Amino acid sequence: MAETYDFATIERTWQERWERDGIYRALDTDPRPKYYVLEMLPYPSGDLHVGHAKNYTIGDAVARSMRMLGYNVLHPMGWDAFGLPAENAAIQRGIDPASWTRSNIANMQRQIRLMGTSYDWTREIATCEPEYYRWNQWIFLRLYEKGLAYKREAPVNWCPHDQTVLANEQVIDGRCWRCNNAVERRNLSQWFLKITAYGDRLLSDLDGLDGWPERTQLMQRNWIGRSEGTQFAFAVDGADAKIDVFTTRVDTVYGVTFLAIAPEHPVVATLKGIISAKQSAAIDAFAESLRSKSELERTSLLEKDGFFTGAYAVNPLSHERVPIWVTNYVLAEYGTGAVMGVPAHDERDFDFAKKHALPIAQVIAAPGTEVDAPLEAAFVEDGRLIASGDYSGMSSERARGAIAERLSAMGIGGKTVNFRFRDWLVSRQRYWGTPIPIVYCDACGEVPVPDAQLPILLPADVPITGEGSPLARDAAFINTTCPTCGGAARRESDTMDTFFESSWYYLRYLDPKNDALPWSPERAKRWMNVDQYIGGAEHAVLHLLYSRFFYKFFRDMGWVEGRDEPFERLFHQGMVLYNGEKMSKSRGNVVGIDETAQKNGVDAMRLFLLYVTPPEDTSDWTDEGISGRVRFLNRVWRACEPHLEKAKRISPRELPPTESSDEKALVRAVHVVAKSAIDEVASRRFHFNTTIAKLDELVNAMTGAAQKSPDSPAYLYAVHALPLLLAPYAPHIADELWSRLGHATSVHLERVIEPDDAALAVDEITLVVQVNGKIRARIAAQPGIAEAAAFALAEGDANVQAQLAGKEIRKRIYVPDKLVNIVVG
RNA sequence: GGGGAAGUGGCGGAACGGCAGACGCAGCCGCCUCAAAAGCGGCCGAGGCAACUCGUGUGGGUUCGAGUCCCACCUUCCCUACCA
Repeated sequence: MAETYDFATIERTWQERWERDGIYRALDTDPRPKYYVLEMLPYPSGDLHVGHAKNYTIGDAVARSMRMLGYNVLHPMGWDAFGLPAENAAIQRGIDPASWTRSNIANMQRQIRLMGTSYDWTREIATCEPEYYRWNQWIFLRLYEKGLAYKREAPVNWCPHDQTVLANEQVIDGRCWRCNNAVERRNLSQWFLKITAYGDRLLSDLDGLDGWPERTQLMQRNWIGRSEGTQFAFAVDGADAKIDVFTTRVDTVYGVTFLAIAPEHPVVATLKGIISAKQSAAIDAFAESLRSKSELERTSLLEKDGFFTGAYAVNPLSHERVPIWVTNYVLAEYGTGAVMGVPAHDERDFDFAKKHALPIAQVIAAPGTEVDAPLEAAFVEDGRLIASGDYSGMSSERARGAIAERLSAMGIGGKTVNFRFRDWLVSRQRYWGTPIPIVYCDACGEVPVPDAQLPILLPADVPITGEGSPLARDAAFINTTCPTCGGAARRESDTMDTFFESSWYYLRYLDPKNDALPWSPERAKRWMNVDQYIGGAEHAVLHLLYSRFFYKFFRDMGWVEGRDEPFERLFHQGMVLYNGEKMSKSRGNVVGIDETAQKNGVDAMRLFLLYVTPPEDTSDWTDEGISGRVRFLNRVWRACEPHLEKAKRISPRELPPTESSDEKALVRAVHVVAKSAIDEVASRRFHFNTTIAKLDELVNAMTGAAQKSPDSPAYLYAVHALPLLLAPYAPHIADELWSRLGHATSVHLERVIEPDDAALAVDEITLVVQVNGKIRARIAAQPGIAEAAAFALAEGDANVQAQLAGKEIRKRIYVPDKLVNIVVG
């Protein structure tokens, strides 16, 4: 009787052996072609569930498959260890963020090992360790030197709950991405990274990212939001001031009937000098009514509103005087914060003009129409210019060029490009992050910390209350001496956005112990780019955009070579539900790794996660579903275990002799799996669900054969081949069987079974016979049957003859080894 | 308002433009058993006694042939939302 499959012991044993033997180490000197597969760096939140397991299982199946295909696979793991939850634990439970984080890392590392993943742990990193964040500071200083890191006052997103500023990318529907509270606008002096300087490259290089999901490329495109237009100045009547506007429709410039500016626009201060005190006060009140509102409330005010300043601007081309309005629909941070109001040709301006009874001047006519009646709605299409001075009669397209040239000649503007995205706000008023390496000196001003003084260590034992910036209150940290003059100085108390760390960690894995540089260029040349990146679609903009920006900067600095995109191919895994519901602690429906490993075994868990849906789809964890995979592994065990001794004599590398069609089918089933496994990684489709379905078919065939001819070479061949086929998906049982088959080294160091055409060939095909596209017969035939013979066979069939009777054959379609279609009239 | 993706049995899903529903889950029947569990074998889209007919959200189109390609619509999900 077959010994039962003791997954608990087997899984533990093999995990220990893999660790001991270091079989997943990626050596820098290995001559084989490299393959860098990476899963997004996890945040060490504490406990893993099967949703996390899906991500790592996909990556691990890819890593193991590529290893068995002969690649030198780099598959590292580490921890995105700075961030708010650690501080929240400190606030709520008085735990030191560092110890909280490190104990979470220890637990998650144990759980990730428990999943049987093939990581090279010698390259592990944690971003909260000084050996890592020192290089954050170093990279920040290089950005600073290039003018790509700068501090300025700007209206920024402020989360009142987390007591910190947020990047635009971290504001989701007007709410904080972390705590979901409504975000406010505040004018604060903050550190920014000049990501907009890379706008054009970030946009155009998306074209080359063929291995990225279309959707993600599109989201980045939309987020970057490049638009070409014209920027030019309106003079303020009666004051020495001008107001720059940006427009994509400079062809409508003769239709300007007002100027709309954001309440925060700096020109407001100047205007106050030429308008009455009463109006000034009213503008302030209006601006204040907006400022006190959260971003969420403000953007949900669909009604356009505004306030006439009492001042006028002069249209540089028509010389008309137009009123200047402060409005709620012009964004201070986009373009110039001022818009030329053309109600006839812009929907928003039209709404605004209607509400405030401003004139509507039509200057574009639809081709072939005359203008008579007043517009019912804004006409936003291109057309022919009317009432536009010298430009009347021109097409919109031509006029845009001509007018831009004119403005340029006048020295007041010209063509320009605007991006929708803004510079990346990277400073945070929080404790648990990388200190920004800047010192403020009364004599020397803003002074970058010299490299030799890095790292600026994050002090321990800082009280964390949730009120204000903890570092700002820590005198021992703040007070320092100026690196330039040696006088008393203060340190920057802000820390970096944690996305800073995660924008370059994939390079640190290449050279994790380097204490002279964040990584050596030779290592980068050896391993970059990341061949396959795997992670959630929620990072489609944030992390992936920042990483692309950093990598382009690194490329410009000469620290990396080749293509200036870090991630060659990208795969987003789908999430995991439990019985159709999202897993969450509050619902109490989280399926944990530890309990699953104990109850079902991790091989079963891995198989289920890969099998239940294609990996990019949402999958539903069910107790019945996982039982199915447990059953499968038991079937594998029963099919192999009693026959291992005999199977030792049969090489899995040589096709066995076959005596019956069943035996031939069994050998074929082996090669069907082998082919599917290779196809799924070669195509980067990673639909291992189809490969595992074919494994099921193989094991079903073996179960049948075990009853009839368990001693046949074909059967024993299947027994010996099965561990090689299972290895990427169920690595423990695979190695156990492999070792019991008499092998001294791990199955994971073996090559795949190359699919063999002879083994894949079938003895007989089913020829499908269609008449006018409808199936009328299925006839068994020889593979490779000649066209004429196929039709002879088809037309000899009684059923087919009945369909053909009395009709003329018009056309014969032949699909070799598959189908004939006889078209009759 | 704008953009994108997807609709296949009771369920998850298979299917280079060529036999729709592989494989699994659930269910049903049988064998084994004193019995149950496990295991093993079989059935499992709809209608029809049958030959056969119908069937991949709806309606068109391309094609010898469409779940697959094109157009329109419906539904669902996702992203984005005054970006001048």
